[in-house]
Order: sequence, then structure tokens, then C-alpha cells
Amino acid sequence: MTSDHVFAALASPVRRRLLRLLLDEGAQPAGRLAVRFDMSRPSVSEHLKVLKDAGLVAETRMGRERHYRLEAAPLMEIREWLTPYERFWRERLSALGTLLDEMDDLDPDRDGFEDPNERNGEQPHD
Amino acid sequence: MTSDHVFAALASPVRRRLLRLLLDEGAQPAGRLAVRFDMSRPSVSEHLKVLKDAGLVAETRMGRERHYRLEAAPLMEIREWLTPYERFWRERLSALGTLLDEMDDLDPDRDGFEDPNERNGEQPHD
DNA sequence: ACTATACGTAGGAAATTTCCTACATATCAA
DNA sequence: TTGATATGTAGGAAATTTCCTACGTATAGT
Repeated sequence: MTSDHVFAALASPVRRRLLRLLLDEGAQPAGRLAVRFDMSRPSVSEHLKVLKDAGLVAETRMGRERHYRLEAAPLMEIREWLTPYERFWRERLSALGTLLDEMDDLDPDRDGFEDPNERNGEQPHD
Repeated sequence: MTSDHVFAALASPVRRRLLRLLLDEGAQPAGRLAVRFDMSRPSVSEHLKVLKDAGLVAETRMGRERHYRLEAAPLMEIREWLTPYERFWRERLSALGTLLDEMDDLDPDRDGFEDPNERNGEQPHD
């Protein structure tokens, strides 16, 4: 449910690959997914459970099969978490500006901020 | 080094909070970071090591202190991994179209694709 | 009613992660 | 030099993750 579950689910390469398979090839029964992995079928089933608990896949019962489909919505939380770091990429890596420069044109007020490093004062926080 | 390390590093709420602190407040010595956590100082030090191994922080020795600073570049890999899922958000969630619609105007050829679900054919893939 | 298929779950071994308390090292301050 | 400060590392306990082999359940086909 929480965003913690989503981050934790993405920590496994097997689970990321499962998501990619569902993205590229669409909803599939568990067994057809499992044969792609060098791993027992029940183990893949357990990975699917982790993804389901994170809200990243949903299952639909089709006769004796269970079709799993991608639920990409929770990935938005990851993207949102990532957003505040983007300005850092622009500071450090000026070389790949293509996409970011396009966004610049759209949202020009992202310029002119202070570098949060190089700071040294007391931290009255917390 | 690999992108696996980055995903794994982000799986811990403690490490995500460390990154956020460095983003919001700038580079800091390990001890000042540690007191923010309800956890022993050496444990925070170990979390910093995981972040360092993932390339997400770098350290600079300042006398007897070690200042840790954010290295946001590896987060780009996460964002890139996320990108192909974005069209799914637009299918399912039409409500938040603001940003995505702006990107639409820039990159109009993202329209008109088939739903990867609702497929049923054989999978010659491996 | 049978048998085969598709799948999840139980139970457990092995590996990994997370956290702790010492402890060692390096620097600063007197 | 001596003592305090800042920090990483060693070693280990506890929790969690990952994977396996049975095994149980439900559906489909005959």
C-alpha cells in the first residue's frame, strides 16, 4: 500500500523484469511468465505476490489460469519522489540537455537557485 | 555500479531519507546526519556506505569529518527505467494530464498505440 | 467420476540485510 | 603528549528475503 512497498518491490531484478514483460507483452497467465525465468514456478509466483501487494500488478481469474496485468499507477509515486532531484542533474551534467532543455522552454522558472551544497551554517532542523 | 545497486539502495526508507536530507540541506558530515535518526551512528554509517557503493553519495574528507554530498546522477537510471511505463499512466489516469499533455505538444508521435493488454496470441519470445 | 493442468501455499534451508556494541584510527585542541 | 571528537570497521544476533520441494485446491477435458 505505502510507497515503501513499491520501492521494495522494485529492488529485485526478477520483479523488474516481470513488470517489463507485462509492459511489453501484455497480461499473461502466471505459468507463461514463469517459464521465462531460470527459477522454479512457485518462486515466480511469490514474486508476483510481492508485486501484487505493492499494487504493481493485478490478477484476473480466467478459468484455471490467473492473468496478471501491469498496474503502473504506483510507479507515479517513484517518479514524484524522483522529481526534486532533477535540478541536480542539470547542475552536474550539462551534456545531455536535450530533454531537459525542452522542459526548460516549457517551465523557464526552474533557473536561478542556490547550490544546496557549499553550505556550512548551523542546522536548527528537527 | 550497476543499476541494480541503485534500486537496492533506494529500497530502504532510511537511505531515501538520507538522500532527501542531503538534497534539502546540502553536504553534511556523517555525525550530523546520524543524529537525525533513531538509530545508532555506526548503523547510519553503514547506510551511507550502501549509498556510496551505489554512487548516490560521495564523501569529502574535511579534517576529522567526512562530508557526504548527494550524487544524483544514478537516479537518472531510475527515471529512464520508469519512462516506458508512463504511457500506461495516461491510459489509466486521464485526470492528471497537465505535464504529460505539455510533453504531448513537444513530442506528438507518442499517440496511437495498441493496448499491450488484451493480447492473447502465442509468444515466440524467450 | 477420473485425470491432467494451472496455480498458490506450507515449511524450511541458505543467503542477505539490518542493527547493535565494542574497538581501532585519525584529527583537533590544550 | 594527552585527551576529546569524528568516524569507519569487526563480529555477531535477529529479522527478512529468496529460493526450493512437497502438497492442496480448483478448473478443464474425457
